[in-house]
Amino acid sequence: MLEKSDRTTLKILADQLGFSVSTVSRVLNGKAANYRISKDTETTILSAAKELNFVPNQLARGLRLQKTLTIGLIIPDISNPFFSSIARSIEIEARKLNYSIMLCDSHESTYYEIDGLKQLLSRKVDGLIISPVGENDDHLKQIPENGMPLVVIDRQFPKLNCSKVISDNYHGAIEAVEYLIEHGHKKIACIQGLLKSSVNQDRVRGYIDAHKRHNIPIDSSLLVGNSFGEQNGYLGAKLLLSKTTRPTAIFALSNLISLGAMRAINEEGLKIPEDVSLLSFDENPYSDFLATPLTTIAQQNNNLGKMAMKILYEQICSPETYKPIKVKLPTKLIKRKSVQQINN
Amino acid sequence: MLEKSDRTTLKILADQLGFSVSTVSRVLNGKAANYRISKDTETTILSAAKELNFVPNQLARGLRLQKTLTIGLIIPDISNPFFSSIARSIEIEARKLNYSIMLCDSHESTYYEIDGLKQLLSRKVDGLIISPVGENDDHLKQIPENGMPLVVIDRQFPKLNCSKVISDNYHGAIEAVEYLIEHGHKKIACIQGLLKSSVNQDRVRGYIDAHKRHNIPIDSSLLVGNSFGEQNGYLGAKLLLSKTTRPTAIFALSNLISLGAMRAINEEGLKIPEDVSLLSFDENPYSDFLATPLTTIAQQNNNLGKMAMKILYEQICSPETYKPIKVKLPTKLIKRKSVQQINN
DNA sequence: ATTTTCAGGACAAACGATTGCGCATCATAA
DNA sequence: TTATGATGCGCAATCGTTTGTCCTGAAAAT
Repeated sequence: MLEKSDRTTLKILADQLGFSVSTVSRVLNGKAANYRISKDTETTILSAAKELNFVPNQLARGLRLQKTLTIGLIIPDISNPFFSSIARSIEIEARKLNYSIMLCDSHESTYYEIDGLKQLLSRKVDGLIISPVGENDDHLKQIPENGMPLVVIDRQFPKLNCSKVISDNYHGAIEAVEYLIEHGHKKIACIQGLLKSSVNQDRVRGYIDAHKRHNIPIDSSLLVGNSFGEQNGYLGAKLLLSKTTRPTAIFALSNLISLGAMRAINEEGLKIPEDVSLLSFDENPYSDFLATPLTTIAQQNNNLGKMAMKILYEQICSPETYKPIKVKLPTKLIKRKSVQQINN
Repeated sequence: MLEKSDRTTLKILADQLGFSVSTVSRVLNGKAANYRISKDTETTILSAAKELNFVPNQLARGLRLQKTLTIGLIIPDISNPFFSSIARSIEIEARKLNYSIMLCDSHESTYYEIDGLKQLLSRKVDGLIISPVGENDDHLKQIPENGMPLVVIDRQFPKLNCSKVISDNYHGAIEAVEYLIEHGHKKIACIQGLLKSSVNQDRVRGYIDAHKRHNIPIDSSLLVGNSFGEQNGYLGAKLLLSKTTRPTAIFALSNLISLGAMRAINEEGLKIPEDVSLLSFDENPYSDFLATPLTTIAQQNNNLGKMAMKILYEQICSPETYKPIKVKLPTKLIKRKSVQQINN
């Protein structure tokens, strides 16, 4: 009689069947034919493995094979819908490819990012998908240098030698601001996110270039903020709304920023879009249902995750021949009610 | 000269220093004193390890120590803000305790839940936090039976022999429905979630008991729906609103359900709360900013995650003496504008 | 001058899997 | 009868750590 247990190992299985560990291993890995193992033996082992609910120890397997079928994911804030939707699409794609995910939340802090990175490396993940905090990439450079497959998403560093999957933030911002300009706005404020991040820089560049294209002077006092969080949106909007001549429109560079801005606008007793127009980066499930349905620049969240995982997988499969690629996904302006046409 | 590499192992370190692997290992684990290793040797090894950027291989370590400092997390939908905020608080707490997290998204499907479970077990996680899909717990029973620490959150099974951290869904629902009743509502509809889940059953029980308490007959045609997703909210609301005598209030049993319901209400050209009141389980960052600020039953998401992780840790630390506990966190009614007082 | 004692560290097994070789056994051919 | 080749499977090393036990030389005790 076979003894059932959670801790069934190859050895236990082999002992109970009277075969050697190697034979059992070979059968279980579908290599019976290669090693001339008889059909009889094969079926015996296979059925016993099923009956005993044998599950190979992936630690041992990983140690021996030097691969873990695990990838590491580092993102700045899993509770942010933008990142959690990306995480989800990565998870789905990873599972299809038989990979599991180790998750680290960097809390928008490079310190935690570094710490998480260390954890993941010590656990010998086969590859990494990172949405970097974005201040600094010194700690990231060693990753490709050591041959560890890496795909960076959302935020990038120009000099980092790895694949990148990002949104076309520059053109997204251009489209957003031009839309505002077309609606007669000239005093367009921008509440920006983390200054050093590429996302922010690209969006701000779009903001500025759109002004230039239309020969609208830029009032640098209308460019405020320094973080993608809600607090910053709130503070930024407060600041903007307290100016003697208020901006007619606010361009919020993230979903959390616009949430904070809405709180401030509310508090000031102002109405969107009558008193101030609002246009925000990032589409949300609730954008349609807000007090004023929000006009947004939507990113392809699902595709961001899916492509990142696919690209990472390519690299894992053929590390030598692999060349880093960069994919830039277009954004889409979703028009709703938060931008008003104004007179000149 | 010491050679630097990403793949520094104990052996490499030992060879370069002229010590044995065991000595190096002991020093690095702070056991120098126990084995009478000289201060000199200790500092030499320590500084070399730092210089070579030695990071122990956690696979090997896990194999030897039979513990991985990793916990598995299975949740139904990481892109749902409710779960992603829980995931975040778990991550934070886990990191404090020096644990990493393997994430599985079950996509609200028991099939994927089982698959994820298998992956996590094969990777030898030290413990599991699961928010079960909730249809069935056959696959979960084996976990505590095999001595694997397990904490279940949000959704529970009465007969499952493990710790549980849940919200007080019953009283939450009671409070919600009584609030509606106090506002004069008698025709209160309820769009429910996954029928078999404990969360749903507790909330529905609260819904029913609140009616009984106030001697209000229950119209079973007002109890619709069968999933926590948005589609179900939309469909449920459509159905309810098409009735010849519409309900005056809708109690949505999840954030996604209320989102769907709002879409339906919108589509029907109705206003909240003038035409129909809406009260929803789950607080959201955007609840305040909706067309009609939403009255909600807030759960303690952060505490759910934090406590789950703490309890799991307790069990991991002392598996023998450990007794499963159940914590039930109170909910809180957050009053906004989506419930209207009506005349009788 | 022996025997103890202790500092300082090395050896080797073990964790659970994979895999290059090698070793029987048996039938067939020379 | 003896090579010759299939056939069918086991041995043992290996991945990188940890840890119980053992070894060596020198100082201290007798």
